[in-house]
Amino acid sequence: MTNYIEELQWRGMIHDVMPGAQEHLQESLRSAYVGFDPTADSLHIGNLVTIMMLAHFQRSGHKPIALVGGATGMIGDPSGKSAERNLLDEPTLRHNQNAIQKQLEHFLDFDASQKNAAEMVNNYDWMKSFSFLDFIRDVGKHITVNYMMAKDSVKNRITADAGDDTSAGGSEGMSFTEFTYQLVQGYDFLHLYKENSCTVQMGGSDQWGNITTGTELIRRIGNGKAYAITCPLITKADGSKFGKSEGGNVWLDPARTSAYKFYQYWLNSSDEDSEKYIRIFTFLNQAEIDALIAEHNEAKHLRVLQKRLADEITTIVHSAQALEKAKQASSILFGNATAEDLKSLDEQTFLDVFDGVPQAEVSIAAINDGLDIVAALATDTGFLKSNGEARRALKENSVAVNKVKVVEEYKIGSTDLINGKFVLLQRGKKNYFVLKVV
RNA sequence: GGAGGGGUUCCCGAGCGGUCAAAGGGGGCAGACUGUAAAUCUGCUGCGUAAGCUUCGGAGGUUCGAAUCCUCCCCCCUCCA
Repeated sequence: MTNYIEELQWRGMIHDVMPGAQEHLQESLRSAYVGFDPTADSLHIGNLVTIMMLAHFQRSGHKPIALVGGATGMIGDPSGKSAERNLLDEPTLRHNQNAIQKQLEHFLDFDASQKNAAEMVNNYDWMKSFSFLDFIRDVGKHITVNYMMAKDSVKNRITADAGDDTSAGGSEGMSFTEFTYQLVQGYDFLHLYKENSCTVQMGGSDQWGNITTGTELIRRIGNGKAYAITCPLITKADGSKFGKSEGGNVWLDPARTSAYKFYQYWLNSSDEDSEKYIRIFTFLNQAEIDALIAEHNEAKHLRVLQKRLADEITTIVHSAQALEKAKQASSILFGNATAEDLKSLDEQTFLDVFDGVPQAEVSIAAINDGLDIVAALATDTGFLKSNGEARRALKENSVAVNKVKVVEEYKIGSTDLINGKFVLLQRGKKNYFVLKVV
C-alpha cells in the first residue's frame, strides 16, 4: 500500500482532499470511484486526469471503480454550463459503456482474479427502477433544500442578477431536474458505499459540491464515513481550453481522433504546460521527470518534455505501433521530407500517414492531360474555397505539390503520382489535401 | 401599452446620397524568423484571370446614382407604465 495522496500531491493532481482520507487509505485496501459521462462511445482527454487518478489508485494497491453515468447523464450536471441533455436509449448506453470500458482497460486492470481489480458500474442499473416516490422518501428526506441551495453550482444559477461580475452569461434559472442532479449523484455514492464498500469518490474540482452531497448522504443514511478527493481543472498557459483542437475534442478513440493527431496534440504543448502535463499524464516517477525537466531547460528547442509526454501517453492510449506510425507521419509532414521520401512510402503507410486528411478524387484522364493547379486546389476539389483564394495562395508561395512549392502555371501530371494514385497538395505548412486518382 | 436607440462583410465597429467591396481593430490564413512554440515583422482575408457581378435585417420606393433618403414589415436593446 503506497501512499496514494502523496503520489498525487507531487504530481500536482490534488485540488482538495477531505481530512482523514490519507489515513483512511493507508489502513487497508479501499475502493474509490470516478464518474464518466456516457453520452459518446469514447472518452476524451478531458477525462484523462480522473482516469489517471484511478490508475494511480490501483497502482497504490487499491480498487478503482469507474462509474458510467447512464442515469445522471440524462439529467445534466449544472456544475458545467452544460446544455440540455438528450436521453440515451438503452442499447446506445450499453454500447457506449462497453466502448468506454475498452478504453479504460488501457489504464486499469479489470482482471477479476486480482484482489484490487478495477470494476465498471452503471448508475442506470440501480436508478432505472427507483421510483420517484421511493427516491424522495428514502433519499430526499435526508437532505435539506437549504443544504442543496448552498452549493456553488446551484447558487450561481439561482442568484439571478446578484453578481454581474461572476460569469458573463446571464442567469437563466435552473430547472428542477438539474437541481436534483446532486442528489442523484449523491445517491450513487451511497449505493456504492453500501454495495461495493466504496468509501472514496474522486473527480474534478467542479465536482466537490456533488461529491460532498454523497458523503453527507452516507453519513446520514449509511451512518458511515466517506471521503472526497478532487483534482484541479487542467488549464493551458495561453488560456485556451485544454483538450480542444480545431476539430473539437481530442478523443481517445482513434476513429474520432487519429493517433497521429493525438500525438501531435501533446507534442504541441507549450513549455510551461508540458512540465505540468508530464507529471499528470505519464507514470514516470519523480526522479525521471526531474531529470527530463533539467534536460529540457538545457536545450528547450529540442522539446524533450513534449516528445516524451507525447510518446508516453500515445503508447498508453493507443499502442507502441500507433506511436511509431504517428512519429513517422510527423517526420514526413514536418521534417525535411522530399518528394522522393513521399514516393517511397507504400500505399498502406501513405494512407496511415494521411489518415484524416481531406481527400478528393480526380480522374486519371485529367491527370494525364495535365491538371491545372488552380482547378486542383479549388473548383475540382474544394480544398480551397475559391479560385481567387487558390491564386492568392499561389502568389503567396504557399502551395506545394508533394512537398515541392509550385507556381500558378503548374500543371499536375502523371509524374506527380505517388504509388500511381495519390497526389499530396499542401497549403502552407499545416494544411494537407490528398488527391486520389480513380 | 408609451418613449427612445439599434440591426454593416467571420466577430466587434466606423460610414450616413456618388471617390464604398465599404475605415479601424480582432480573428483566420500565408510568408520571414523559429522549436511543428511564443513574440515580432510583412502580405492576404465577398465571387471573378479580367471586364464585371453579388453584399450593409427583409420587401418595396425616390434618384442618373443608396449601406446612406422615404414607406411598410421583422428582430434586438434601454427607459417609463
